[in-house]
Amino acid sequence: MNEGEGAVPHNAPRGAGIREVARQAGVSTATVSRVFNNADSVNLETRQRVMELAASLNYSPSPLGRNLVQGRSSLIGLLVPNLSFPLYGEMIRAVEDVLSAHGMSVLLASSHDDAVTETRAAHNLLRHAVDGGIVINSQAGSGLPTVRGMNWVQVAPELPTVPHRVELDNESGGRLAARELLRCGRRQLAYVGAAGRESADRERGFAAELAQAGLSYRRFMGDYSEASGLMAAETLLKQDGEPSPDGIFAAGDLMAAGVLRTLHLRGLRVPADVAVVGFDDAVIASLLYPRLTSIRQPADLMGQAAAELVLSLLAGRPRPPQIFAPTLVCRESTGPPDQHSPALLSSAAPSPAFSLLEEEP
Amino acid sequence: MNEGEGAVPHNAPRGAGIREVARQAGVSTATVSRVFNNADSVNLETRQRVMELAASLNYSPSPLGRNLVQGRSSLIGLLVPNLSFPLYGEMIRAVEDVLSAHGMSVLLASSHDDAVTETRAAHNLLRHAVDGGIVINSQAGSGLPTVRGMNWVQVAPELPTVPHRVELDNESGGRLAARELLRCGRRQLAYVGAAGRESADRERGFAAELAQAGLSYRRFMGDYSEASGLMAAETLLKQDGEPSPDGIFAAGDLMAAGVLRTLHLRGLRVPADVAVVGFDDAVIASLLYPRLTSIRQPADLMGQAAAELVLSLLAGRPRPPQIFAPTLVCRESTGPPDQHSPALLSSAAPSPAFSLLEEEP
DNA sequence: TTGTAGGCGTTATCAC
DNA sequence: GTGATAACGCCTACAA
Repeated sequence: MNEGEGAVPHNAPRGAGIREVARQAGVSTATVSRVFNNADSVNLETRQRVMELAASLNYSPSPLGRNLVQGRSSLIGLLVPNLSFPLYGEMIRAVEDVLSAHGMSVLLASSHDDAVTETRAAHNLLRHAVDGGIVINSQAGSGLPTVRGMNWVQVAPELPTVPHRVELDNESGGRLAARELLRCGRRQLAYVGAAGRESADRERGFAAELAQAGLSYRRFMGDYSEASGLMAAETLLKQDGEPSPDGIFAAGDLMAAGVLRTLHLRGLRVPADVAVVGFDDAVIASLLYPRLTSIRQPADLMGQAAAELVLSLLAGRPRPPQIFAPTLVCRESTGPPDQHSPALLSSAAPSPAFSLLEEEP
Repeated sequence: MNEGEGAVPHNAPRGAGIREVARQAGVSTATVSRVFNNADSVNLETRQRVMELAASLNYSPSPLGRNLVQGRSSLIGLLVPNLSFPLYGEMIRAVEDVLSAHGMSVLLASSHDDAVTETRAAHNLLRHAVDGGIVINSQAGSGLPTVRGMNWVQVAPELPTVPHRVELDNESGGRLAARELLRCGRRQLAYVGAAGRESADRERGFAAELAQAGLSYRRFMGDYSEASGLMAAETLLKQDGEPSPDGIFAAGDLMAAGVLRTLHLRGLRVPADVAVVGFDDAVIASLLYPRLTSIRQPADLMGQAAAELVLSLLAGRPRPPQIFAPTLVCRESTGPPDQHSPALLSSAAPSPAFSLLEEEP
């Protein structure tokens, strides 16, 4: 954090400024400025002369001076917990698309999933006089630093004190998962979740839908990692006295990947013996074997909405929080059970058979 | 691209400035400035008074004014082809880490794999007076726009006119892949590549190593997508008269995923019948089934190096291009062949058996 | 339509 | 150690 380091040589030759252009064009700096801003209010001839001269001098207005006098930077801060998490990548992409299409640029920062770092990063964004900010899954929630009416938009579940928000209806995602498993005729269900509000919401929907069908379910709490998914399936299959699950809903695709792997290793077929539903529909979902049925979180649309919301706020037009509905993306990991070999295998007797789920195209 | 939109209300009340602090503290603005910069050269007592006042007025120096007078912005532009490509995510993360640790911020832009968009994005970065820029796999190569000695660092294979560069030794990656397959006793090899310089380099290394062992190989050209990997394996297995391959090197993990899937569907076991090596070692590699052996591209180190290089340039200390060596990450998709059932199955007779590669922990 | 002049918030160069 | 003061590059009333 040794800012600057005295490293930057600020003796770099500055290019031609507005004054030089004005002088050579025989006009005032004001006129040059107008040419680049209110192009209308200036004589066509003068304007062309200025433009040509500017081009030949390779001049364009410095954003630094402009920022200073206007008090804004055309910069939007984007604060992300983890830059290498694929779902965030999709959001970042959508945010950048929308903002750059509106002449704004994205100042990127990462919180490394850490509240202290997040605060520091937020301050850093403010230092650069961002006109607004988007923060994904904030740790601080309403505690984000702010100045002179700074506009923060959050992509996160509801928090009482955060007015500007884009969120996913996690509960209805849980419902979709339950319905899909029920549709496939599964009755022995299990939920693989994790700590935190999102998983809780997903589970609530899942449970509600099952209750409506008069069913209960077993649960295992992991941490969104593949390893915890491995362990989850391991544990669920091992429980003596209980019937082995024939349908598993994992609150994240990575955990679902772990579940699938354990099932393979146990010799259970998917979906013949056990159906699996993931959550997020990240890129990996369709690469798993079998291709994973997942509840899609429309990260692109959410990023887009967040960007549009922040632009709205800048324009002084607040919008109500926007809630996105997840959708079911049906792939190979769900389907009808195999009637001839019900999922009652002992976990001690792995079968080498693995079902082929696709014929060649 | 309707810049600004007249949307931003620039009537926002500006916070207390350096003058107000100076006035209330009974000192000059110069002293206040010194307090925040050369903290040493100011009387301890005065300094404390200023600090307290600044705190109570919630004052901190405006980067805008500072930027203007110093002619730099503490911003580094980062231009990426595709923000949702996982490997780039790792690089972006590394770049942000290094730069933020040095008090610089990251201005992010995407080229959408398009040369025109890239140029526009690069200009946009220049508009914001970035002190330097990093561009990953540039389309334009040396054609990047530049002003007043702007420093661009490229993460890309060698291009004659790009002086500041971080790159991967793709050829040696190809060698590693070949060696691993040879080590596993494979003799019927195939290369699945794609258009472009990177694939060509990887293939060159692969071919060289095989030639040294007196072997030739077959090849298929895809496009880095999973679909093209599917088709590659399909094609390679179908070639009549030729022995079926027992070792496949795919120039990208996604293509390797496609290869694996086709092998599954054909009833071929991995690695018993066919060994597979991918490239990049992206996150998905270890999620595939079986877990994919891959040539690791150290995206984190490369991002870090690019960031450090741009900082060096800013400090007036150029560095020679840095070349990174890929490494072999050995997982389950390579190993000894199964002696009892050599890989000579007809592609028309898929077997339902799928080898279990892991015992439970 | 154009020019004049003041100021945005800061740092840097002098003196003292 | 501190204080005037002059930039930095630009925008924008206001006046012409």
